[in-house]
Amino acid sequence: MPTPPPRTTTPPEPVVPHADGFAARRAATSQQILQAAAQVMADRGYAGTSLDAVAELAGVAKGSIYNNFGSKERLFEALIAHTMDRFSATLAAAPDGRTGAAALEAVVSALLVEVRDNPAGTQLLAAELFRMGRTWQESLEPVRERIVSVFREVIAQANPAADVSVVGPAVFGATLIAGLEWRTFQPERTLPDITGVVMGSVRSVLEPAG
Amino acid sequence: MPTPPPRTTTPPEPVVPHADGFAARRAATSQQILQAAAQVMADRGYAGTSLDAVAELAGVAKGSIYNNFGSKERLFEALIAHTMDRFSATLAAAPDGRTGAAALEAVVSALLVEVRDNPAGTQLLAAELFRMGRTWQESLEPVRERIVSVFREVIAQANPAADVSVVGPAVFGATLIAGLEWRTFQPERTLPDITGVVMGSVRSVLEPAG
DNA sequence: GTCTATAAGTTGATAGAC
DNA sequence: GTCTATCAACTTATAGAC
Repeated sequence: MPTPPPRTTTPPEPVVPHADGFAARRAATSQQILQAAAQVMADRGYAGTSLDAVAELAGVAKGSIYNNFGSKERLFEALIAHTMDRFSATLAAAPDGRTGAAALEAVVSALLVEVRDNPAGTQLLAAELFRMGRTWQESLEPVRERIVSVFREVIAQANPAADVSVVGPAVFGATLIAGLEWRTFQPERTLPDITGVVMGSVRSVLEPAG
Repeated sequence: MPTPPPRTTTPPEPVVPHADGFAARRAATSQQILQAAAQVMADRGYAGTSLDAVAELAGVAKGSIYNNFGSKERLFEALIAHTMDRFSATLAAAPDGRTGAAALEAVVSALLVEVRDNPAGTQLLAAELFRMGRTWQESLEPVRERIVSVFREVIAQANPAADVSVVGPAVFGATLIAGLEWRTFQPERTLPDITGVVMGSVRSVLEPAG
Protein backbone atom coordinates (compact mmCIF):
# COMPACT_ATOMS: atom_id res chain seq x y z
CA MET A 1 0.00 0.00 0.00
CA PRO A 2 1.72 3.12 -1.21
CA THR A 3 1.97 5.89 1.27
CA PRO A 4 0.47 9.15 0.22
CA PRO A 5 2.97 11.68 -1.03
CA PRO A 6 4.06 14.33 1.44
CA ARG A 7 1.92 17.40 1.42
CA THR A 8 3.12 20.07 -0.89
CA THR A 9 0.48 22.54 0.13
CA THR A 10 -0.91 23.66 3.45
CA PRO A 11 -3.82 21.65 4.74
CA PRO A 12 -7.22 23.01 3.81
CA GLU A 13 -8.65 25.44 6.29
CA PRO A 14 -11.01 23.71 8.67
CA VAL A 15 -14.15 25.09 7.15
CA VAL A 16 -16.27 26.66 9.82
CA PRO A 17 -19.43 24.63 9.92
CA HIS A 18 -22.72 26.40 9.46
CA ALA A 19 -21.02 29.74 9.12
CA ASP A 20 -23.90 31.33 7.26
CA GLY A 21 -26.54 30.18 9.68
CA PHE A 22 -24.71 31.54 12.69
CA ALA A 23 -24.06 34.86 11.03
CA ALA A 24 -27.67 35.25 10.03
CA ARG A 25 -28.88 34.46 13.50
CA ARG A 26 -26.44 36.90 14.99
CA ALA A 27 -27.44 39.65 12.57
CA ALA A 28 -31.11 39.12 13.33
CA THR A 29 -30.71 39.55 17.08
CA SER A 30 -28.38 42.50 16.59
CA GLN A 31 -31.07 44.21 14.56
CA GLN A 32 -33.70 43.53 17.18
CA ILE A 33 -31.45 44.96 19.87
CA LEU A 34 -30.58 48.04 17.83
CA GLN A 35 -34.21 48.75 17.05
CA ALA A 36 -35.23 48.42 20.67
CA ALA A 37 -32.29 50.52 21.83
CA ALA A 38 -33.23 53.28 19.40
CA GLN A 39 -36.74 53.46 20.81
CA VAL A 40 -35.77 53.44 24.46
CA MET A 41 -32.77 55.74 24.12
CA ALA A 42 -34.74 58.25 22.10
CA ASP A 43 -37.12 58.58 24.99
CA ARG A 44 -34.84 58.26 27.98
CA GLY A 45 -31.40 59.19 26.65
CA TYR A 46 -28.25 57.17 27.04
CA ALA A 47 -27.82 57.30 30.78
CA GLY A 48 -31.53 56.89 31.41
CA THR A 49 -31.74 53.72 29.38
CA SER A 50 -31.37 50.42 31.19
CA LEU A 51 -30.24 47.34 29.36
CA ASP A 52 -33.04 45.49 31.09
CA ALA A 53 -35.53 47.71 29.26
CA VAL A 54 -33.75 47.24 25.95
CA ALA A 55 -33.59 43.48 26.37
CA GLU A 56 -37.25 43.26 27.32
CA LEU A 57 -38.39 45.36 24.35
CA ALA A 58 -36.13 43.45 21.98
CA GLY A 59 -37.38 40.14 23.34
CA VAL A 60 -33.89 38.85 24.09
CA ALA A 61 -31.89 38.15 27.20
CA LYS A 62 -29.69 40.87 28.59
CA GLY A 63 -26.65 38.68 28.03
CA SER A 64 -27.33 38.75 24.31
CA ILE A 65 -26.58 42.45 24.29
CA TYR A 66 -23.12 41.66 25.60
CA ASN A 67 -22.69 38.86 23.12
CA ASN A 68 -23.42 41.23 20.28
CA PHE A 69 -22.06 44.56 21.44
CA GLY A 70 -19.76 44.02 24.39
CA SER A 71 -20.94 46.91 26.52
CA LYS A 72 -23.64 49.53 26.88
CA GLU A 73 -21.31 52.18 25.52
CA ARG A 74 -20.49 50.16 22.44
CA LEU A 75 -24.16 49.45 21.87
CA PHE A 76 -24.78 53.18 21.92
CA GLU A 77 -21.92 53.84 19.53
CA ALA A 78 -23.17 51.16 17.18
CA LEU A 79 -26.63 52.67 17.35
CA ILE A 80 -25.28 56.12 16.54
CA ALA A 81 -23.22 54.75 13.67
CA HIS A 82 -26.18 52.80 12.34
CA THR A 83 -28.52 55.76 12.54
CA MET A 84 -25.91 58.04 11.05
CA ASP A 85 -25.25 55.79 8.09
CA ARG A 86 -28.94 56.04 7.32
CA PHE A 87 -29.01 59.79 7.71
CA SER A 88 -25.79 60.52 5.89
CA ALA A 89 -26.54 58.22 3.01
CA THR A 90 -30.05 59.60 2.61
CA LEU A 91 -29.01 63.24 2.81
CA ALA A 92 -25.93 62.86 0.63
CA ALA A 93 -27.87 61.00 -2.04
CA ALA A 94 -30.80 63.42 -2.01
CA PRO A 95 -29.48 65.96 -4.55
CA ASP A 96 -29.06 63.14 -7.09
CA GLY A 97 -27.56 65.29 -9.78
CA ARG A 98 -29.61 68.37 -9.00
CA THR A 99 -27.86 71.68 -8.45
CA GLY A 100 -28.68 75.04 -6.93
CA ALA A 101 -31.98 75.54 -5.17
CA ALA A 102 -33.31 72.18 -6.35
CA ALA A 103 -30.40 70.40 -4.65
CA LEU A 104 -30.94 72.24 -1.36
CA GLU A 105 -34.65 71.57 -1.52
CA ALA A 106 -33.97 67.87 -2.00
CA VAL A 107 -31.72 67.81 1.07
CA VAL A 108 -34.24 69.73 3.19
CA SER A 109 -37.02 67.42 2.06
CA ALA A 110 -34.90 64.33 2.77
CA LEU A 111 -34.21 65.49 6.32
CA LEU A 112 -37.90 66.20 6.87
CA VAL A 113 -38.70 62.69 5.65
CA GLU A 114 -36.29 61.26 8.19
CA VAL A 115 -37.84 63.36 10.95
CA ARG A 116 -41.25 62.07 9.97
CA ASP A 117 -40.48 58.41 9.29
CA ASN A 118 -37.63 57.72 11.70
CA PRO A 119 -38.71 59.48 14.87
CA ALA A 120 -36.58 57.38 17.21
CA GLY A 121 -33.42 58.04 15.25
CA THR A 122 -34.18 61.71 14.86
CA GLN A 123 -34.88 62.21 18.52
CA LEU A 124 -31.78 60.35 19.52
CA LEU A 125 -29.69 62.58 17.31
CA ALA A 126 -31.38 65.78 18.39
CA ALA A 127 -31.06 64.97 22.05
CA GLU A 128 -27.51 63.63 22.11
CA LEU A 129 -26.02 65.75 19.36
CA PHE A 130 -25.97 68.86 21.48
CA ARG A 131 -24.20 67.37 24.42
CA MET A 132 -21.02 69.36 24.17
CA GLY A 133 -19.28 68.07 27.27
CA ARG A 134 -16.22 65.95 26.96
CA THR A 135 -18.29 62.85 27.60
CA TRP A 136 -19.52 62.12 24.11
CA GLN A 137 -17.93 64.84 22.12
CA GLU A 138 -15.37 62.59 20.52
CA SER A 139 -17.86 60.08 19.20
CA LEU A 140 -20.61 62.54 18.33
CA GLU A 141 -18.59 65.27 16.67
CA PRO A 142 -17.88 63.30 13.48
CA VAL A 143 -21.57 62.51 13.32
CA ARG A 144 -22.59 66.15 13.50
CA GLU A 145 -19.90 67.02 10.98
CA ARG A 146 -21.15 64.48 8.45
CA ILE A 147 -24.68 65.86 8.56
CA VAL A 148 -23.75 69.51 8.52
CA SER A 149 -21.27 69.00 5.70
CA VAL A 150 -24.05 67.92 3.36
CA PHE A 151 -25.80 71.23 3.94
CA ARG A 152 -22.56 73.19 3.65
CA GLU A 153 -21.62 71.61 0.36
CA VAL A 154 -24.94 71.95 -1.37
CA ILE A 155 -25.18 75.58 -0.29
CA ALA A 156 -21.60 76.30 -1.35
CA GLN A 157 -22.34 74.86 -4.77
CA ALA A 158 -25.46 76.92 -5.15
CA ASN A 159 -23.96 80.13 -3.81
CA PRO A 160 -20.15 80.29 -3.64
CA ALA A 161 -20.35 83.61 -1.78
CA ALA A 162 -22.29 82.12 1.13
CA ASP A 163 -20.65 81.93 4.56
CA VAL A 164 -21.33 78.21 4.69
CA SER A 165 -19.61 77.52 8.01
CA VAL A 166 -22.44 79.39 9.73
CA VAL A 167 -25.16 79.24 7.10
CA GLY A 168 -24.90 75.46 6.75
CA PRO A 169 -25.68 74.79 10.44
CA ALA A 170 -28.37 77.48 10.33
CA VAL A 171 -30.26 75.77 7.51
CA PHE A 172 -29.78 72.40 9.16
CA GLY A 173 -31.16 73.77 12.43
CA ALA A 174 -34.09 75.45 10.72
CA THR A 175 -35.05 72.23 8.98
CA LEU A 176 -34.61 70.04 12.04
CA ILE A 177 -36.58 72.19 14.46
CA ALA A 178 -39.31 72.96 11.94
CA GLY A 179 -39.53 69.25 11.20
CA LEU A 180 -39.88 68.34 14.87
CA GLU A 181 -42.60 70.95 15.24
CA TRP A 182 -44.34 69.56 12.17
CA ARG A 183 -44.24 65.95 13.31
CA THR A 184 -45.33 66.74 16.84
CA PHE A 185 -47.92 69.46 16.46
CA GLN A 186 -49.05 69.60 12.83
CA PRO A 187 -48.72 66.10 11.41
CA GLU A 188 -51.71 66.66 9.15
CA ARG A 189 -49.70 68.99 6.92
CA THR A 190 -47.95 67.54 3.90
CA LEU A 191 -44.26 67.10 3.18
CA PRO A 192 -44.25 69.42 0.13
CA ASP A 193 -46.07 72.02 2.21
CA ILE A 194 -43.51 72.01 5.01
CA THR A 195 -40.62 71.74 2.59
CA GLY A 196 -41.91 74.83 0.82
CA VAL A 197 -42.24 76.82 4.03
CA VAL A 198 -38.74 75.91 5.20
CA MET A 199 -37.24 76.67 1.80
CA GLY A 200 -39.10 79.95 1.77
CA SER A 201 -37.60 80.79 5.15
CA VAL A 202 -34.01 80.17 4.13
CA ARG A 203 -34.11 80.91 0.44
CA SER A 204 -31.98 84.00 0.89
CA VAL A 205 -28.92 81.83 1.51
CA LEU A 206 -28.95 81.21 -2.21
CA GLU A 207 -28.99 84.88 -3.05
CA PRO A 208 -26.21 87.46 -2.96
CA ALA A 209 -25.73 89.02 0.47
CA GLY A 210 -28.04 91.93 1.17
CA MET B 1 -29.90 55.10 36.59
CA PRO B 2 -30.94 53.54 39.88
CA THR B 3 -34.50 54.31 40.72
CA PRO B 4 -34.97 55.77 44.17
CA PRO B 5 -36.33 53.41 46.78
CA PRO B 6 -39.93 54.05 47.76
CA ARG B 7 -40.39 56.82 50.23
CA THR B 8 -40.98 55.74 53.79
CA THR B 9 -41.71 59.23 54.98
CA THR B 10 -43.39 62.24 53.48
CA PRO B 11 -41.15 64.40 51.32
CA PRO B 12 -39.74 67.48 53.01
CA GLU B 13 -41.86 70.49 52.36
CA PRO B 14 -40.16 73.16 50.30
CA VAL B 15 -39.52 75.05 53.47
CA VAL B 16 -41.07 78.47 53.68
CA PRO B 17 -38.53 80.96 54.97
CA HIS B 18 -39.18 82.07 58.51
CA ALA B 19 -37.19 85.26 58.48
CA ASP B 20 -35.29 87.36 56.00
CA GLY B 21 -31.83 86.32 57.15
CA PHE B 22 -32.69 82.67 56.81
CA ALA B 23 -34.33 83.29 53.48
CA ALA B 24 -31.20 84.94 52.13
CA ARG B 25 -29.01 82.09 53.25
CA ARG B 26 -31.40 79.62 51.75
CA ALA B 27 -31.53 81.49 48.47
CA ALA B 28 -27.74 81.58 48.26
CA THR B 29 -27.51 77.81 48.77
CA SER B 30 -30.23 77.22 46.22
CA GLN B 31 -28.39 79.34 43.70
CA GLN B 32 -25.17 77.43 44.22
CA ILE B 33 -26.97 74.13 43.77
CA LEU B 34 -28.80 75.31 40.67
CA GLN B 35 -25.61 76.59 39.10
CA ALA B 36 -23.77 73.35 39.78
CA ALA B 37 -26.70 71.27 38.57
CA ALA B 38 -26.82 73.23 35.31
CA GLN B 39 -23.18 72.51 34.62
CA VAL B 40 -23.29 68.81 35.38
CA MET B 41 -26.64 68.16 33.73
CA ALA B 42 -25.63 70.01 30.59
CA ASP B 43 -22.80 67.55 30.17
CA ARG B 44 -24.30 64.32 31.41
CA GLY B 45 -28.03 64.85 31.04
CA TYR B 46 -30.62 64.34 33.74
CA ALA B 47 -30.29 60.62 34.27
CA GLY B 48 -26.51 60.69 34.00
CA THR B 49 -26.17 63.29 36.72
CA SER B 50 -25.55 62.12 40.26
CA LEU B 51 -26.52 64.28 43.18
CA ASP B 52 -23.13 63.53 44.68
CA ALA B 53 -21.49 65.28 41.75
CA VAL B 54 -23.86 68.24 42.06
CA ALA B 55 -23.27 68.53 45.80
CA GLU B 56 -19.51 68.35 45.40
CA LEU B 57 -19.40 70.99 42.66
CA ALA B 58 -21.76 73.24 44.61
CA GLY B 59 -19.72 72.83 47.76
CA VAL B 60 -22.69 71.77 49.84
CA ALA B 61 -23.79 68.58 51.52
CA LYS B 62 -26.05 66.32 49.57
CA GLY B 63 -28.69 66.74 52.24
CA SER B 64 -28.91 70.40 51.36
CA ILE B 65 -30.25 69.46 47.97
CA TYR B 66 -33.10 67.64 49.65
CA ASN B 67 -33.65 70.51 52.04
CA ASN B 68 -33.96 72.92 49.15
CA PHE B 69 -35.57 70.90 46.42
CA GLY B 70 -36.99 67.73 47.89
CA SER B 71 -35.94 65.34 45.13
CA LYS B 72 -33.77 65.00 42.07
CA GLU B 73 -36.76 65.40 39.81
CA ARG B 74 -37.87 68.58 41.52
CA LEU B 75 -34.33 69.93 41.34
CA PHE B 76 -34.40 69.33 37.61
CA GLU B 77 -37.77 70.99 37.22
CA ALA B 78 -36.59 73.98 39.22
CA LEU B 79 -33.48 74.16 37.06
CA ILE B 80 -35.54 74.12 33.88
CA ALA B 81 -37.89 76.74 35.24
CA HIS B 82 -34.99 78.92 36.36
CA THR B 83 -33.18 78.63 33.03
CA MET B 84 -36.38 79.27 31.18
CA ASP B 85 -37.22 82.37 33.13
CA ARG B 86 -33.85 83.73 32.10
CA PHE B 87 -34.31 82.80 28.48
CA SER B 88 -37.90 83.91 28.18
CA ALA B 89 -37.33 87.20 29.95
CA THR B 90 -34.25 87.96 27.88
CA LEU B 91 -35.83 87.05 24.57
CA ALA B 92 -39.16 88.69 25.28
CA ALA B 93 -37.49 91.91 26.39
CA ALA B 94 -35.07 92.00 23.47
CA PRO B 95 -37.27 93.87 20.94
CA ASP B 96 -37.70 96.70 23.46
CA GLY B 97 -40.03 98.76 21.34
CA ARG B 98 -38.46 97.83 18.03
CA THR B 99 -40.61 96.46 15.23
CA GLY B 100 -40.10 94.58 11.99
CA ALA B 101 -36.65 93.36 11.06
CA ALA B 102 -35.02 95.26 13.91
CA ALA B 103 -37.16 93.41 16.44
CA LEU B 104 -36.33 90.02 14.95
CA GLU B 105 -32.66 90.91 14.84
CA ALA B 106 -32.79 91.85 18.51
CA VAL B 107 -34.32 88.49 19.41
CA VAL B 108 -31.82 86.56 17.29
CA SER B 109 -28.97 88.49 18.86
CA ALA B 110 -30.33 87.93 22.36
CA LEU B 111 -30.50 84.18 21.81
CA LEU B 112 -26.95 84.17 20.47
CA VAL B 113 -25.82 86.05 23.58
CA GLU B 114 -27.41 83.39 25.74
CA VAL B 115 -25.71 80.64 23.75
CA ARG B 116 -22.39 82.40 24.21
CA ASP B 117 -22.66 83.48 27.83
CA ASN B 118 -24.81 80.76 29.32
CA PRO B 119 -23.46 77.59 27.75
CA ALA B 120 -24.66 75.26 30.48
CA GLY B 121 -28.21 76.51 30.27
CA THR B 122 -28.21 76.45 26.50
CA GLN B 123 -26.90 72.94 26.30
CA LEU B 124 -29.33 71.73 28.89
CA LEU B 125 -32.21 73.15 26.90
CA ALA B 126 -30.97 71.89 23.57
CA ALA B 127 -30.37 68.40 24.88
CA GLU B 128 -33.51 67.94 26.96
CA LEU B 129 -35.91 70.00 24.87
CA PHE B 130 -36.10 67.43 22.13
CA ARG B 131 -36.91 64.47 24.28
CA MET B 132 -40.32 63.72 22.95
CA GLY B 133 -41.19 60.69 25.05
CA ARG B 134 -43.84 60.88 27.66
CA THR B 135 -41.18 61.13 30.34
CA TRP B 136 -40.51 64.84 30.32
CA GLN B 137 -42.91 66.07 27.72
CA GLU B 138 -45.33 67.51 30.21
CA SER B 139 -42.77 69.65 31.97
CA LEU B 140 -40.75 70.60 28.90
CA GLU B 141 -43.50 71.41 26.44
CA PRO B 142 -44.49 74.71 28.07
CA VAL B 143 -40.82 75.63 28.08
CA ARG B 144 -40.43 75.05 24.37
CA GLU B 145 -43.65 76.90 23.73
CA ARG B 146 -42.51 79.98 25.63
CA ILE B 147 -39.33 80.28 23.62
CA VAL B 148 -40.83 79.57 20.24
CA SER B 149 -43.71 81.97 20.88
CA VAL B 150 -41.30 84.89 21.11
CA PHE B 151 -40.06 84.12 17.62
CA ARG B 152 -43.57 83.53 16.33
CA GLU B 153 -44.86 86.82 17.63
CA VAL B 154 -42.05 89.01 16.43
CA ILE B 155 -42.23 87.45 12.97
CA ALA B 156 -46.02 87.74 12.85
CA GLN B 157 -45.76 91.42 13.71
CA ALA B 158 -43.17 92.00 11.01
CA ASN B 159 -44.90 89.93 8.36
CA PRO B 160 -48.56 89.07 8.99
CA ALA B 161 -48.57 86.77 5.96
CA ALA B 162 -45.85 84.51 7.37
CA ASP B 163 -46.72 80.93 8.31
CA VAL B 164 -45.42 81.52 11.82
CA SER B 165 -46.30 78.11 13.22
CA VAL B 166 -43.54 76.63 11.07
CA VAL B 167 -41.40 79.68 10.35
CA GLY B 168 -41.06 80.55 14.04
CA PRO B 169 -39.48 77.23 14.98
CA ALA B 170 -37.37 77.37 11.81
CA VAL B 171 -35.80 80.70 12.76
CA PHE B 172 -35.36 79.55 16.34
CA GLY B 173 -33.61 76.40 15.13
CA ALA B 174 -31.42 78.29 12.70
CA THR B 175 -30.28 80.67 15.42
CA LEU B 176 -29.74 77.97 18.03
CA ILE B 177 -27.72 75.61 15.85
CA ALA B 178 -25.71 78.40 14.25
CA GLY B 179 -25.01 79.75 17.72
CA LEU B 180 -23.79 76.40 18.99
CA GLU B 181 -21.53 76.08 15.95
CA TRP B 182 -20.23 79.60 16.57
CA ARG B 183 -19.48 79.06 20.23
CA THR B 184 -17.86 75.68 19.71
CA PHE B 185 -15.91 76.07 16.50
CA GLN B 186 -15.55 79.76 15.71
CA PRO B 187 -15.56 81.64 19.01
CA GLU B 188 -13.24 84.28 17.58
CA ARG B 189 -16.00 85.72 15.44
CA THR B 190 -18.07 88.58 16.83
CA LEU B 191 -21.70 88.71 17.88
CA PRO B 192 -22.69 91.29 15.24
CA ASP B 193 -20.95 89.19 12.62
CA ILE B 194 -22.87 86.01 13.48
CA THR B 195 -26.11 87.92 14.01
CA GLY B 196 -25.73 89.35 10.53
CA VAL B 197 -25.12 85.99 8.93
CA VAL B 198 -28.11 84.38 10.66
CA MET B 199 -30.35 87.32 9.79
CA GLY B 200 -29.13 87.15 6.21
CA SER B 201 -30.06 83.46 6.12
CA VAL B 202 -33.61 83.93 7.32
CA ARG B 203 -34.38 87.43 6.13
CA SER B 204 -36.87 86.12 3.60
CA VAL B 205 -39.32 85.32 6.39
CA LEU B 206 -39.92 89.06 6.54
CA GLU B 207 -40.70 89.31 2.85
CA PRO B 208 -43.81 88.33 0.91
CA ALA B 209 -43.83 84.67 -0.10
CA GLY B 210 -41.91 83.92 -3.27
C1' DG C 1 -21.47 63.28 57.04
C1' DT C 2 -22.77 58.33 57.11
C1' DC C 3 -25.65 54.44 56.08
C1' DT C 4 -28.87 51.51 53.58
C1' DA C 5 -31.66 49.65 50.04
C1' DT C 6 -31.70 49.01 45.32
C1' DA C 7 -31.18 49.33 40.51
C1' DA C 8 -28.33 48.39 36.75
C1' DG C 9 -23.77 47.22 34.26
C1' DT C 10 -21.04 43.31 33.79
C1' DT C 11 -19.50 38.51 33.88
C1' DG C 12 -18.86 33.43 33.46
C1' DA C 13 -21.19 28.89 33.20
C1' DT C 14 -24.54 26.39 30.72
C1' DA C 15 -28.00 25.04 27.55
C1' DG C 16 -29.31 25.22 22.91
C1' DA C 17 -29.14 26.25 17.84
C1' DC C 18 -26.92 25.30 13.56
C1' DG D 1 -18.13 20.57 17.03
C1' DT D 2 -18.76 25.51 16.99
C1' DC D 3 -21.00 29.39 17.80
C1' DT D 4 -24.95 31.94 20.08
C1' DA D 5 -28.34 33.01 23.56
C1' DT D 6 -29.64 32.65 28.29
C1' DC D 7 -29.67 32.95 33.25
C1' DA D 8 -28.06 33.77 37.69
C1' DA D 9 -24.75 35.74 40.42
C1' DC D 10 -21.56 39.54 41.28
C1' DT D 11 -20.11 44.43 41.67
C1' DT D 12 -20.68 49.14 41.60
C1' DA D 13 -22.91 53.41 41.82
C1' DT D 14 -26.40 56.19 43.83
C1' DA D 15 -31.05 58.19 45.55
C1' DG D 16 -32.81 59.09 49.69
C1' DA D 17 -32.98 58.52 55.02
C1' DC D 18 -31.20 59.71 59.53
